[in-house]
Amino acid sequence: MSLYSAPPSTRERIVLVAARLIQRQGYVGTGIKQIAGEAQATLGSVYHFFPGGKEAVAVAALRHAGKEFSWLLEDTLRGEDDPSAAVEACAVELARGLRESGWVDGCPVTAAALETLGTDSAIQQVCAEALRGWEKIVAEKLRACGFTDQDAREVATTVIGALEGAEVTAQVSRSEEPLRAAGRQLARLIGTYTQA
Amino acid sequence: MSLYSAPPSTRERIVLVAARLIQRQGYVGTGIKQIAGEAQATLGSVYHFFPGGKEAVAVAALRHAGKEFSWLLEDTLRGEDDPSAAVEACAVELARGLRESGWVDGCPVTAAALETLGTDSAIQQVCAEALRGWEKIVAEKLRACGFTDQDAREVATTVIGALEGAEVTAQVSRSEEPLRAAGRQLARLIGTYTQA
DNA sequence: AAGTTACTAGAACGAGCGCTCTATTCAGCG
DNA sequence: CGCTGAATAGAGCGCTCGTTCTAGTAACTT
Repeated sequence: MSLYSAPPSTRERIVLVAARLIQRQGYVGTGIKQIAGEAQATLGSVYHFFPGGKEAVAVAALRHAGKEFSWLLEDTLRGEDDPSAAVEACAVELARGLRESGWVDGCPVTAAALETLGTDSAIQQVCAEALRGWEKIVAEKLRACGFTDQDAREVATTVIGALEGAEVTAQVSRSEEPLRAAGRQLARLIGTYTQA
Repeated sequence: MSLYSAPPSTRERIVLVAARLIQRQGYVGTGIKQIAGEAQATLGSVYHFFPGGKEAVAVAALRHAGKEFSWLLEDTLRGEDDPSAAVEACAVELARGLRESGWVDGCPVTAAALETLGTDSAIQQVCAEALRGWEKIVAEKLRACGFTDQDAREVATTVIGALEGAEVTAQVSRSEEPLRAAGRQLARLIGTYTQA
């Protein structure tokens, strides 16, 4: 996280690798041994740093991924004054990242969240927290642009949901178009508030 | 499928159970033995009807689930003349189903699609087909309401994506609100086309 | 009635899972 | 130097996975 980044510690490597693998393969589809292998750590090290086992690793990984996405969101929203343009920029940014990863690196928490829905595991909670945080960031931006509290909240919920869904659609169809379309339409929707 | 429904055959039971389990637990998280058990079939029967193994079962199940959702979509859209009201009714309908299932029965293909993204398995293809089919249904409705071809397509893509994402958000937060909000905002968005 | 096909039934296999356990290495410190 | 605790290393446990295989049963054909 520091600009003058030291070589990541074993613990950090485990978290980073776990985040990427869960993002791509889901929670169930990712094995502890695979995480250890790709992080150049051994099984012993993983259980040393995360006595809680696989679930504890996943919680740390998802928390990290959630924060990372928050930063991306904040940076992109800060880059544009007009809220319509800002939200559309987010969609474009997501589309870029998706294409560059070969349509593999989508939303970091969706896959894990869906797999653990029935259970009331800690993973569920972390995913819910991440989603709430992202909504809050968008709502904050809208409020700063003159939206009422209620409008900001409802539109922010819609924006996060739409981006989430458009990203999945984009991944499945291997095309930027769903995200581009969502960006344009969300911009149009937000425009109906600012120009009214 | 018939109104005078005969007791479902073994093959039908396998497909129905597999569809529900994959919807709730994902592809990786659902075992062939679990499917056989809950469908009151034996392993031998499963492999008799689906020599292709687990993937073949999943393909059949996802195809069925995709069609079932298509019917729900068509019925709900047919129930309202105004396109805004029609799309909002879809969101309400999804919210109802979600709540009634204890926030467990979400989109039938999202989970499986996300898990198999890297691989170019047949499952991917079925999910992509389902999504395209749903978009087509929404686009058809919009075109029937006077939308141009291009507008209809772009808005339909956005609608399906937004509903998809809102459903995931609703599941994670165990609340109808994300879907309700998405429904209201999508209606507002569509209104900007019909009243222009 | 005999033969053939469609279906049911479940034991068994190798592989991989999450996790535990013991052994070893290594840095810091009195 | 010897002690100590953190970190590394990986063999092995019990279990479940998807799949295969061999039998047994039911139903239709001729």
